[in-house]
Amino acid sequence: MKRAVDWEQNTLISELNLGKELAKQLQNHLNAASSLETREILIDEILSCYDRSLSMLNWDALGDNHTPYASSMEPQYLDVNNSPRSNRTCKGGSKKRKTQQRWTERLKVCSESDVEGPLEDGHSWRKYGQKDILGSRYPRHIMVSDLECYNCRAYYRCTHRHTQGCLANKQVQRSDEDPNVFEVNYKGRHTCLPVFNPTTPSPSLVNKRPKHIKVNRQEHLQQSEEVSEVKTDDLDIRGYIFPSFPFENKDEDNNFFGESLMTSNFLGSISPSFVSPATSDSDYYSPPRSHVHNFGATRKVQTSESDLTETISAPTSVTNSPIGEDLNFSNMCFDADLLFDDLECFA
DNA sequence: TACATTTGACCCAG
DNA sequence: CTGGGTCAAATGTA
Repeated sequence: MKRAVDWEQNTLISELNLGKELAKQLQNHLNAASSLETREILIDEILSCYDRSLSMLNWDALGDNHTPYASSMEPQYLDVNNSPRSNRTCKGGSKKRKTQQRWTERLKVCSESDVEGPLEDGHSWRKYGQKDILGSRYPRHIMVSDLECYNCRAYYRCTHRHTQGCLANKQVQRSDEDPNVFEVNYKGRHTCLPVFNPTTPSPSLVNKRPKHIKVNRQEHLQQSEEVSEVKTDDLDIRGYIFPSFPFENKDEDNNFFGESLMTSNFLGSISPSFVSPATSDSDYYSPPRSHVHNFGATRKVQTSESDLTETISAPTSVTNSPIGEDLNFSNMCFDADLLFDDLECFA
């Protein structure tokens, strides 16, 4: 526990340091012939830093002994003297589950072939479990169309859970009302950095547009057990995390989301703070570990509906901003037009 | 060999 | 007691 507290303290310090660093940058840009946009971006970032820091403090003020990320940061079941199972109660148990940010996406699959491939969302997921859904209208091993579509719930967690402490989880299951609809339940935002480079996307992601899939996005954010639905229709898609199908057939040629979408999603998933102001060879700046975690922490301390809304739209506001050359974002090959082409199918 | 997936078992909340 | 969520050993894959 102490480790978690120390870690949180370090996180807070790092966040404040980041804000300080950004303020310095802003100071430099006040004198230089930099664009107004650049300054605005820096200001936004600074404000975000303070918001995140305050959020962390607020979390503490709530009196929850468990930081939202503490459980994952402690390598699971650290105490080798105790039974791992018996150790579980005091860790990521239900308390944390209740406080973790959750939202649901519904993906409509139009044809049988639609499910023949993973919907990449820019993050790598690792499946860690699968359960049959009891009382389901489409139980396991029942044929739906020509596909064997079990109605089971698949559990995924971020591949970088252990390496980067990323707490993102998702569950995917076929909708009971419509077998062509997949419900993807997300828990927690990604705090990890995707490993691929958007300018040279992974081969599996190239030229793979969502040609025949229609995605109905009905997102529901949940905090605790409250059903605090938030209208997110107007939100920029860049803040979302696209789900991937768990249901078999990992044919790489059937990747529905195109490069631009991946790029956009990636941009929405990381803090711009992570992008070096002086990138040259690489488009990305590998942040200190603390920065990675900092960012993640901010996504899990929302306490109100408005906060949740902000959580989703926050990356939007950042990535929507015209990126000044001073920050060297221009080589990130972000094509807004392409993006919205891709998004037409979500309408 | 490293990493991902499968799957039965386990734990906990309701 | 039951179902949901997770673990972890076994297995598969590149």
